[in-house]
Amino acid sequence: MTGRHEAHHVDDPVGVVSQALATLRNRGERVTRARLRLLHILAERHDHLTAEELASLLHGEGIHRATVYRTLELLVGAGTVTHRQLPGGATAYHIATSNHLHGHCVSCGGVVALPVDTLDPVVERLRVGQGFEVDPNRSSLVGTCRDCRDPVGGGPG
Amino acid sequence: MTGRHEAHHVDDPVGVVSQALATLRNRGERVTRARLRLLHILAERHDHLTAEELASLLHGEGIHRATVYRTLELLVGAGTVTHRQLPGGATAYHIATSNHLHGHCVSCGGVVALPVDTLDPVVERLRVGQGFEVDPNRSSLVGTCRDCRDPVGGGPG
DNA sequence: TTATGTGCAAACTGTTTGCGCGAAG
DNA sequence: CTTCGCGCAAACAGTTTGCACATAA
Repeated sequence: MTGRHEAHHVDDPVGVVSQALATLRNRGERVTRARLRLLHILAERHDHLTAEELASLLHGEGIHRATVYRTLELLVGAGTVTHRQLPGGATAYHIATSNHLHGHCVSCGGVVALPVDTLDPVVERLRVGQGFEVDPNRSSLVGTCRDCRDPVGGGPG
Repeated sequence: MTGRHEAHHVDDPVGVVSQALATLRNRGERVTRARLRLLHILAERHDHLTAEELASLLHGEGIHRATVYRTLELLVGAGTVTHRQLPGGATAYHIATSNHLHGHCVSCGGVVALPVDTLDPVVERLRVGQGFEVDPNRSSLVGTCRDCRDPVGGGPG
């Protein structure tokens, strides 16, 4: 087994992008090179990419920082992309496909995917107990990831 | 039941501050007016206050922005204060007393206190299943609070 | 063609830093 | 007295915005 970080399996990049494009069309938005590229990158790399990371990736393709920010905002508004604040002040974005929960490692700063159903019992409990309706998709659990807890990598064998 | 938003009961502001001061002394840090004031404010107001809010509160007392940021950083380092990123990019701080979990309401933007043991089952499950050690104190659940789900406040009224 | 998106540069918010004086120890 | 913390102002990172030109529809 590959074990470690196999986490993010992308459901279907092409389908995801098409879906997103349909949404844009639906909202009367134009399909431009910048939007296409951004969507492709986000659909293929399931990690959390910061706006600045995306900007510098796209800079080489002649797409301007400001455009990246504006497009990201647009995509978030369209619901095809989600965002969250990273410790440090930057904003990270990822495609709004496959529901999963995120874990932020305080040690390495990384983001790991956690099973989306992890919070299910909590969701119910908080809804009935506190009247608070949790949205796992937007929530983050903060802690220490496996690699940082066990740097050597494998314990038994 | 008094119900609604009694949430944050402060454990003991004076004790909390004394404790924090002891920690500072212990670390060879000096006790200054800025640190004292910051600690007092954070101990008494259990909400999340942003650095800028704290800065403007203390500005009237002749304490400079930069000092607030530096002091906050120091207190976080000493473990007497915790921080988290707010949607929008700012950082919110609160005293590191009474463990509780936070819920961010996407509707009103507020922060509500949730029972700290809410995540207990999740913590265990993630530790054994994913190797991820969750720290509820630093984690946030995002969703919709009671008041925003039920604005009128009481159904048959 | 027409309306919208983009590049550019400058404004802005939130945060950090070098420097010299003042205060805690 | 000595060392550390503070005020100040300027630097910084990340993000937003007004304007004129390019481009999708």
